[in-house]
Amino acid sequence: MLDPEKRLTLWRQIADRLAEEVTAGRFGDGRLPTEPQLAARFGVNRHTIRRAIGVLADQGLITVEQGLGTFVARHLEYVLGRRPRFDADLRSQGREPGRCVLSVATIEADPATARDLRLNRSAPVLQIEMIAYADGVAVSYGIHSFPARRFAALPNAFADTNSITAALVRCGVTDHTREVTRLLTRLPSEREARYLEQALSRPVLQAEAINADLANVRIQRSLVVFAGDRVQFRLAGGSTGETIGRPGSGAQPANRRPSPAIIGG
Amino acid sequence: MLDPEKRLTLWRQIADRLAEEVTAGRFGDGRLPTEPQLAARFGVNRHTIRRAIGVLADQGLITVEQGLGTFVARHLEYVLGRRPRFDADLRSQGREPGRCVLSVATIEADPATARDLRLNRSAPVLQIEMIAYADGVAVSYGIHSFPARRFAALPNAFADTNSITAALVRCGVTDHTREVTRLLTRLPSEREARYLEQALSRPVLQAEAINADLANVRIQRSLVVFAGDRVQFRLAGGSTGETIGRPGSGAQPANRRPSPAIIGG
DNA sequence: GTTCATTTGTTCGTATGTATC
DNA sequence: CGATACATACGAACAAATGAA
Repeated sequence: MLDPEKRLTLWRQIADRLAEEVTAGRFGDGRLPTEPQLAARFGVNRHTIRRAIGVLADQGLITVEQGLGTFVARHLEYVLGRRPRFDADLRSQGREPGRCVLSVATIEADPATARDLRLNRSAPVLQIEMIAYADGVAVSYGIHSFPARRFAALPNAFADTNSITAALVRCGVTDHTREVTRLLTRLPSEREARYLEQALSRPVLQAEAINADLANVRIQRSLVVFAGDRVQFRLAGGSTGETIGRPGSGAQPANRRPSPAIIGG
Repeated sequence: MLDPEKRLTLWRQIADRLAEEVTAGRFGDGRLPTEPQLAARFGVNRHTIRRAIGVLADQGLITVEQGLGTFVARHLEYVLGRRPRFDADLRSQGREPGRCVLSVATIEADPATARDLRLNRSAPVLQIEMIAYADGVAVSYGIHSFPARRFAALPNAFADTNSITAALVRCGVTDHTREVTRLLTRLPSEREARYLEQALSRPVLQAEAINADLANVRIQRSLVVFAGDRVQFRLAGGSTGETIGRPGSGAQPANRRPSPAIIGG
């Protein structure tokens, strides 16, 4: 099974082989064999398996959970195109989106929001704070800001539809596009980690996005942090929307987390 | 200086004020006053300052380093457009790009590379491993793979020009575009942390990119990890290449790191 | 290597205002 | 009205990290 001529180290060969199998969709339930099982299968010591597994875990292809097992990393993949369509992305991956609205309030614009939305300082801003879920697992926590004067009807529309996109449509914004997005990574604050149900030591992806209506007027500023262990982004370069990479197979370590109070879903 | 009518809490007012000053380019040397100094300036307790600073650090606007001080976060901003132009991005931000080539080798394709470049298994692949610097500070470590048969002349061209883009031009690829990119965050491996001269506990941004030539033939697969504390990405949405956000002022905690052996620069 | 000054990080304690029951 | 809980703000002291002498 392994190349005996040793042109490659054993752990490298095993890592390649496992990576192949993971991306090919073997381990359909999302669970890899235990380390002793793999050691037996490849006829090597468990240390060798651990080295191979370590490489793949580093690459983000699999995740290892002490006491539980090794699992195919099933990152949600958000496509960053011209339009923000997170719910559609989720559904296309067979996940059920949900959200939990933490607050809806009209406040004075903070300086950054005023600048990004091109408002006067202290102009009123409608602010929606919410957590997004996929299959009951938290994936993002974000604050979405809108010019309150223009979108006075948005709170009610949002309460009805429970969707920002749908609520915007009700307010006359039939379409909106991504104006600019900044992406960075950092460690979460205590509050963010709590909302995302993740460890403080695990990184988050922060996206700061500005959306505009068809007339190129800025209507939304979003500051969203995504759970780094559960989300990745894909940027389509050309016109082809080809899917590459992880097949998003079976089930994760299972839903150990108690489903929080999810409003929509 | 602060609003006495207390419509907002002190720490919120101070956070807003500091954010404004940071984005306005005050603190031109990139260093904020010490916490006691700020406490004296605003006439509040150091705790109140710390709370305000904590908010801004959470937002990624500033970075706090124990024993050193508080600094304006000066992320390198890479624009993710149709063409990968990292060096040009760097120069436009007044940074001097450099690189350190760790290895240039022709090897058998690993499964992921073969798939992404649409090669047969075990087809020869030219692999360049290198670290990129900006002003002598490591910002990324990456492995770049090319079909070896087509790009037999690339190693020499790369040795001459020390630039992948320039070397590709010499090989007849006058232009190339980003086909697809996947972005995710994770913690670095021990080796990556060493190359990037960063702590193991600080996250990295991983970009997996596939580039194609003008005939849409895939010619390059890159797996690059960026130092999360020093890099962020910007996605231009529309046609306007407007610059928003941090002004990228003065100097970071200073170049504490000894400049490693940098080849080009 | 040791010492020292500087700076942030942490943990006590205390007091006050505000919302809720 | 009181009782309780919570966020805000201040004061003091010590711990930990860093850089330089």
